[in-house]
Amino acid sequence: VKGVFKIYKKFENLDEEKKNRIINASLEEFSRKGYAGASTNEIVKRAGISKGLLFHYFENKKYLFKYLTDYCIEVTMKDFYERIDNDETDLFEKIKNIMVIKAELLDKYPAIFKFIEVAYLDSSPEAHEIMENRSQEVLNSSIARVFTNIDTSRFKDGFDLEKVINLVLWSLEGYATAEMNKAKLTSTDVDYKKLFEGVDVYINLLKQSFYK
Amino acid sequence: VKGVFKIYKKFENLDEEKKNRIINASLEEFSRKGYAGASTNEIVKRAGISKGLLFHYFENKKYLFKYLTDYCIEVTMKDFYERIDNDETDLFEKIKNIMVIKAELLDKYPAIFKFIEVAYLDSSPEAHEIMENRSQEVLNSSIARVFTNIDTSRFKDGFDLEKVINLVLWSLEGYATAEMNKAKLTSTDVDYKKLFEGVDVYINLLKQSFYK
Amino acid sequence: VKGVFKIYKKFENLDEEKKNRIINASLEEFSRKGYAGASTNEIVKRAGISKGLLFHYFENKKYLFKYLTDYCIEVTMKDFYERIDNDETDLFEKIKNIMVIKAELLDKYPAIFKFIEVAYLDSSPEAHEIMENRSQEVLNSSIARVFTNIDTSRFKDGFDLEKVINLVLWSLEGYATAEMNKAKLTSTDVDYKKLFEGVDVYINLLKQSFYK
Amino acid sequence: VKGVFKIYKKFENLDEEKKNRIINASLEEFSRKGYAGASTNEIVKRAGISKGLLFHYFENKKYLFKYLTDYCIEVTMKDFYERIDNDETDLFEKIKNIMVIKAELLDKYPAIFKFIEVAYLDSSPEAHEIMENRSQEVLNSSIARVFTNIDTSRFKDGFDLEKVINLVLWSLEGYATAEMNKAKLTSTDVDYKKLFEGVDVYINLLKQSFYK
DNA sequence: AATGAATGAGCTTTCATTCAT
DNA sequence: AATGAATGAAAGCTCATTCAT
Repeated sequence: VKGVFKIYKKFENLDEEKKNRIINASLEEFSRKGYAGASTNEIVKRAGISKGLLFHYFENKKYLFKYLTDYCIEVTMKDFYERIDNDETDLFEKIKNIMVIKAELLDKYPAIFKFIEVAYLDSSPEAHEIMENRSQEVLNSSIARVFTNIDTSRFKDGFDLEKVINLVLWSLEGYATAEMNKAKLTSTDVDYKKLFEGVDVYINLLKQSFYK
Repeated sequence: VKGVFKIYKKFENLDEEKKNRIINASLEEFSRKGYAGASTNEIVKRAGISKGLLFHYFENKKYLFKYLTDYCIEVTMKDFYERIDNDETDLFEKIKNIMVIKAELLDKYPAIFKFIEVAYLDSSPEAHEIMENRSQEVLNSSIARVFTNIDTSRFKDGFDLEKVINLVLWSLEGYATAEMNKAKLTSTDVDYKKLFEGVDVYINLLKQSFYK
Repeated sequence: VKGVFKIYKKFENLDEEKKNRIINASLEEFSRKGYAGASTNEIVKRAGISKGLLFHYFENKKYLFKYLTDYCIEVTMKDFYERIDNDETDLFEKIKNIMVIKAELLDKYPAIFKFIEVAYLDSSPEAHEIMENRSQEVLNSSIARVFTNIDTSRFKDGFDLEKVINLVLWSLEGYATAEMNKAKLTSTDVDYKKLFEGVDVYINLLKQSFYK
Repeated sequence: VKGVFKIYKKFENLDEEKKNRIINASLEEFSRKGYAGASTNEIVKRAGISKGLLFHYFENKKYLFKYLTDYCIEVTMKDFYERIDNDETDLFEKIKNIMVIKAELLDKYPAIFKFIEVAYLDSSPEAHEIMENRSQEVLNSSIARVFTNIDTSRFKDGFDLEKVINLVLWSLEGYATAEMNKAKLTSTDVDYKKLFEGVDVYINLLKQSFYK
């Protein structure tokens, strides 16, 4: 319990079980209906608490949303950085490492990931205001921290390395997104094994082009 | 005015000026607040029409949203296909052609593009139901229609061409998105000239790798 | 076309087919939803005419309701008096005669009867205002006209004849209502044959008591 | 407060004064305008409560109507059965007893009786659905419970007693209804003394016919 | 005569939030 | 801390009626 959460002291002091009931009920409702569509009535019903209590803890809907945002980023980021292999120097292995971690987190915290996605894309002014800086800040810091340590000697000479790395990143992100969309469309769960097999084909293509 | 719009006969027969007032007011309100947050009250106020009239035309909020979706896709698609250069056989030129068109359309119809984005990402059940099939249908048909005609003889032999094209597409999309985000963050208008200059660097990189 | 209908000149001059379409649509809607619940929108839709036209003919909802009331009473009353056997002098035969006619009319004009019932029982102020005097006026005149001519010599002496006739009337009305309710409850159509067979038992009981 | 009312717990726990204000305001509005015509706006205004509160208690208009129906039947039935003389074995005295009680109840709860009548006769689908079974169920149980205990030895032999009782019931009901209508027409309050004097004439007529 | 677009008051209902207990 | 009754603004939508054509 630190930093960002000071305003929510009352809530943070609750026993874990109740906290989780409230968090999960809120995540689900916001995820399903977006910021404006979400009903605090539904949340308290699902969480099994009284109307007044929710506002006792969070003051209003917007702050509840803000709390959830902070909470979700905190949880996922912490887990993410703990798992990342800082000694990996091969660009492609690093990216694969990240993809695997992302997939595992998505499996471990599906509700949280869904909420982050919804919150990030929500177009209500309140959600916008809250997400504005957070997302970019997080993204930037992470990319920077992650892509230090890359062994540049493996690349063919004469390339602008930053640009090559960008290309590789965009390509593999494109691959992941395309596969995710395919899964969404057929409403099947994402098959991570296949996902990683598929990515190797593209990685080989890219290696052929950019590695010595 | 055809096909999809038959259900909205009453509205389609209006004079352009009034139609546009209503469409613009609606697009803006939905874009700013999302489906659930948007207020039909606000829309009629901004459009300068009576409350009853909006429902006379569209029956309910959901159908209004559906109309706007259809309208926006219709307008942009039509314009898009009229501008596309069907004789272009070079993959990179084709993609650049598409990027230019997209940029021009974005400039010409900012409200429409904003709405499409918001509609596509909205998490309210009603918006989801409406967008479900539309988006994918559009996407698929367009990609198929656009990437016929590519001269494959220019590529180095031994590559799986479909995969190479995917890589190129994902890369350049990644570039465009990154630049857009940068612009959004600094709240400056997108400078298309710089955008296209920038892309050439990446195109050259890719050509070096995949062209003979 | 006479008397009561002068105000509705415009409507009365219509061709029968269209008039009937409008009347039937209106009767059905009012019957199903009552005065307040009935929707002029539904009526014009069902009648296949424009919104404006209905108000062109009837000025407003209340006057339409009034027209229908007048129309229904006119139609049924006329038919009723044409069929009644003025030469019948036996009280019980007369009442049976009336019951038969009522049953036939109910069969011939089910929509009209339903409307009269609904209109009579409706509790909205507008319906009340319209029905107030009409119903009682009709009832009184009819009873008076119908029960002239009765051969009083058949009754046992010493009875107050008016009171005996009342008793007989109330009894048989009670029987009819009870049977109707039974039919309504089991949702079967009224079986008139059985109805008239059943009434004879009661008539015999009453004859035993009051006839010489 | 039992059985039927469990769904309306929130409302039932109110202090009597407020409960009555809401019940009376509702009864009056529904009685005057019928189900469809009644305005929840009007009700809350008259009851002196906020708009939201009514729906907090009753969820929607239909359930409010249902509550009132249950409430009215409960109140009148309870009072009715408490007053009825179960030791009376003479048919005519029993009927007179019932008429007296009905008249007293009508005097004691005029609004409730008016509402029951209006609810029973209302032609809106919602009211129908609610009243459908209730009314018959009540009616049946009451008649059965009331007409046990009748001393049948007083009747002339050779009569079908069930039918005779029906005749008597229908007759006296007819009398009561006729007198009520007269009162309604002249808009005077019902004069119960006169009502009961009048009925004796008819009772004597019937006794002469059916008693030994 | 006939249309149906247009109105705006009114409808029932839901909402986030407050507050006495 | 915890409740849930209470609020009233705002929501989406329907209504009878008017009026230019």
